[in-house]
Amino acid sequence: MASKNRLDKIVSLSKARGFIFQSSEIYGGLSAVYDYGPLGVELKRKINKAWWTAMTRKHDNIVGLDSAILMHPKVWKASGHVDSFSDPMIDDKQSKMRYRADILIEEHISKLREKGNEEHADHIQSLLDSAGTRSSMNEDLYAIIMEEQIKSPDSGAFDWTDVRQFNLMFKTQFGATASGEESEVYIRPETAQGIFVNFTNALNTTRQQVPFGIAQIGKAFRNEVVARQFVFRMREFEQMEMQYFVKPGTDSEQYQRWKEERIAWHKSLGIRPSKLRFHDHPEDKLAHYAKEAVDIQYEFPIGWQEVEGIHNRTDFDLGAHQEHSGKKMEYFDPSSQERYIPYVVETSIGLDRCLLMVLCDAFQEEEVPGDKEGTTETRTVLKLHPKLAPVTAGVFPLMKKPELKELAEKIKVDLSDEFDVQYDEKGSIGKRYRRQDEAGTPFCLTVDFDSLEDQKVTIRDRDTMKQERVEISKIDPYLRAKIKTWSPEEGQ
RNA sequence: GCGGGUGUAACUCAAUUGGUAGAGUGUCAGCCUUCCAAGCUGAAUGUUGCGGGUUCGAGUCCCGUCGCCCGCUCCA
Repeated sequence: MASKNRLDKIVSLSKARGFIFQSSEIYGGLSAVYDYGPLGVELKRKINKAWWTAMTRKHDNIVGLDSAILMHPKVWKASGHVDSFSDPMIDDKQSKMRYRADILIEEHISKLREKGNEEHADHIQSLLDSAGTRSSMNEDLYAIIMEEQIKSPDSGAFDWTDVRQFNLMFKTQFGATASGEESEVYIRPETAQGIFVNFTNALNTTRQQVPFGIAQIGKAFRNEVVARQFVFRMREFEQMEMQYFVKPGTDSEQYQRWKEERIAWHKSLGIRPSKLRFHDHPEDKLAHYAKEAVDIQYEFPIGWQEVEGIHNRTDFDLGAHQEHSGKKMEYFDPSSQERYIPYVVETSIGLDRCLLMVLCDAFQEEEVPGDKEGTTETRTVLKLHPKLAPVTAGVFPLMKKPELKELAEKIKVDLSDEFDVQYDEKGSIGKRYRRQDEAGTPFCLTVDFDSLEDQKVTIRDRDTMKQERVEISKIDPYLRAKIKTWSPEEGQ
């Protein structure tokens, strides 16, 4: 209960301070779509940049890409999305429970086999297999359930709705005058395919040799049946993906290496290590393309949830595109004189989820000494890593006096080349500190009357609330050093 | 999509058995103030999610719709 409350508080703070708003709020909102406000966009950009830097700038063999959201419909046929990115569902009208129609039938078949009705089981299996073509699949599956009188596992009732298809890909019309199925295109449900279809382009233009990677950040869209829990599961979201092309046989080793490298990146964002863990996918739950898969999970207020997925995709994707497009997706290895389709190790992280993780990890309510002797009050503070904080430093005149304002504004302007700095003179000094605490601003610089004489300012630390006098000319290196050496407090 | 709950100011919440919407916080202006949400004065903000209906009268009752929460389901 306390943890649910905690997410609610984070949602409220996000709205009140301008991190995240619901989309189209004035019209009642659009389900599972969110907008980033003035602080949110800065935080998102900094996370985005941290990932891009870690991936491309720090790896000579990883190159960037920005592929289009709209792609040829055959891409999604080849990738398997058209066939398996949708599920036939059926509801038990009595218990209101929902089941996947194909799985109900499969369970029915295995029961038949247990009872020794092999022949009948084979027959149903072949019906199930041939139910394939998507247009009539729902009717076919429904017919099997009716024919076999398959009952609901929970209620035992035989009272079903129709079988309905829940396709998770958005569609749109391509071309102004176009109509009909021929002109339909999908809005990408993942960014990975944009990388695969550009594999040979990247290879031919960058002089890269296997192993090498292609990194991309971009929007993806999924028409989720249920999309809830704030920005954790959205219909429009942003992915940061890197596909690493390796020689077959080295894939497992590379997969292990990327596991370690990726979790280290999460820690570099200042996420407390105790809140991060790996979660391996059991073999029988693997996606159709994957040989090995692991999630990096974070302990959100709603429990342990996936933030990033690392997959050994084998040659499934390049192989499928080679088959469907008729274009060679092979790599010629100059040292071994071999020709092969590379295996792919994928790292795929949700930017929005990552941002939510950063917010959740930073959010704290502290009891601090209150106004009167012996009392306490609650301080809400986002202990964000300084390199991610939307505002790096606040600059305040201690009071609204012209000479203090002048110096404070000058310091603000000077620092703005290097840092995100915000000037504030409204309200008492304590109130300004607390405002910045809620925005996650790690440093507040205050100009007082002594500053005019000694050319020093007071720098107040967000986390410890301690103050230090620093020469104005040394603020820049002071902030740099602090940003570099910051680490989160465990506990809590 | 189904079932249950819910929707009042930017935020957190009030508003008797249906009787003309308020408080705190926040925001803004001014005064005061030499370092952690201080004080004083003043100000702005709502077609009570939206649309219908019942009624002399609806934030309160009914229907629809949208959003949110919980459960089911799903999660490449």
